[in-house]
Amino acid sequence: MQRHIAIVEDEAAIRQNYQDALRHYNYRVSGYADRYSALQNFQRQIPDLVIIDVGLGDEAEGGFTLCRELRALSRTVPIIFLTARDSDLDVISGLRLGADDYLTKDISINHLIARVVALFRRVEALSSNTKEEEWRRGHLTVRPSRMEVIWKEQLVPLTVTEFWLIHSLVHHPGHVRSRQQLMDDANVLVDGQTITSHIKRIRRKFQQLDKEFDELETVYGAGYRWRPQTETESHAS
Amino acid sequence: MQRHIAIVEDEAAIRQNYQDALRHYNYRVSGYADRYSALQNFQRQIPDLVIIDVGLGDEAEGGFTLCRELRALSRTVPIIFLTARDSDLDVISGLRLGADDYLTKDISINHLIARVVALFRRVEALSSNTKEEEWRRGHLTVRPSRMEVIWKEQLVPLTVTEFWLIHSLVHHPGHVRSRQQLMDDANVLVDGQTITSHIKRIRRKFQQLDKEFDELETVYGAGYRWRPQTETESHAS
DNA sequence: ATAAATTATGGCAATTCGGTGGCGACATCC
DNA sequence: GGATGTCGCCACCGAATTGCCATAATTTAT
Repeated sequence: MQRHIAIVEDEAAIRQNYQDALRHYNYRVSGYADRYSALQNFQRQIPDLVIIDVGLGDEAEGGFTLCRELRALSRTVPIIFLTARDSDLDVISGLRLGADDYLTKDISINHLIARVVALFRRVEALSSNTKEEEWRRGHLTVRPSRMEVIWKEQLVPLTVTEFWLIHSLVHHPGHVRSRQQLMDDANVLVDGQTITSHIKRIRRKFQQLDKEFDELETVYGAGYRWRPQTETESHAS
Repeated sequence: MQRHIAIVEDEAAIRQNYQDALRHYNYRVSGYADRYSALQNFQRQIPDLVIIDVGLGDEAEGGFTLCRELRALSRTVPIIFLTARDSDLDVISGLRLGADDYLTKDISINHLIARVVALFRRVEALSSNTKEEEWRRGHLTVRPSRMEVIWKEQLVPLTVTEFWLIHSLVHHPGHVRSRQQLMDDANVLVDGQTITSHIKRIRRKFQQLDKEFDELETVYGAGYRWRPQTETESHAS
């Protein structure tokens, strides 16, 4: 199913840039230069995701207004805010407008794509969590719909954020996930150090169950990786 | 069994949008642009669910008329009303047209699907009157057709809303249900705190019968889960 | 080998989240 | 009309979680 993304951004160059990039990833994209035309179209149809530039239009913070108007139309549609300056982030998150993510414009296109993909994956994961699914990777079992992680027959007592991090790592076994990717997947907006803290706590919980635990590898300078377990286990080790 | 849903909505774009979405979830969908063609077809065959736009046609509230006409044909077919404005909701619910749900058009497609699925589940639970069906999960027995819940041989005196919440939880044993999902399943439109209140009351009622009751688990930051008895076996090493 | 960069660790404080009791609105039943 | 039951929500509190800091340890570069 093709998803529909709306971008509300008055600078034509930037808007076009984002549109092209997202279309390239097979999203259906509508661009709007001002909040009036955007809102008009939203009233007909709510997109699957709305990306809003905070510094919209002449008004100081037209993006906020649009956000409120949009929220009146749909309480659930995911919203991503774009801001020119990093310093705006505090202000924005303080407003509790119910946006799902906040990005500064200086990030790369690839970054934006990553966030969008991650956001849709979360939405998908939540909406389809009725189906019983189970991933096995060696001694590890992940049950998404139950939010359970099992290591060698034992339930690992993870918190929600920890669960999403494991989820992300195990979903790409053997691949390095950067701190940024992990934050995207877990939908947390924090600095890299905090990811380190989470990894530490996750490791501790696994090691409390199993002293030998070492599947969660650090890749110096890059991120973390769930070590692919050789499927052909030797009989005796 | 594939269910048949009819959508009566004069705006082609919206109608098409909903049709596509519902078909994607494997429902058979018929779309009608006006109440005359809809009614004509209903006389031949009653669908399993009818979704009606209130602001139908030229008449101020053509949807209501259609609803009455449809009710004359079938007193039981579930009906979902769509309204453009949130403020209409009060008016509608005051009319007591016997519709089963009222949604504003701004909700996301995923939300609509969730409501439809939940509605069919409720209908299914109650229409199995003749079957005298019941589910057993450990010490719990649910009799959907009687809206009864039995814990260790004793009837738990639940209210209707409480019953549907238990129904939702027990229907997905071991799975985490978010507050939003619980609201959809119980067909209530409230804020998350209220779900917490219901859970409290449900727990109190169970605990009045059984001090040890602890099958209704909180998943911090995510929702609630009915802990299946069989899975709490010894994983001890 | 030394310096620089990156990550690990322990701990703390702030924040978020859920539990609880209670209140008022509303409907129903007598 | 009064009694009763249900329901949504609020305010408060305690507890779980989380972000981040200072410092130690490790890895990489020079």
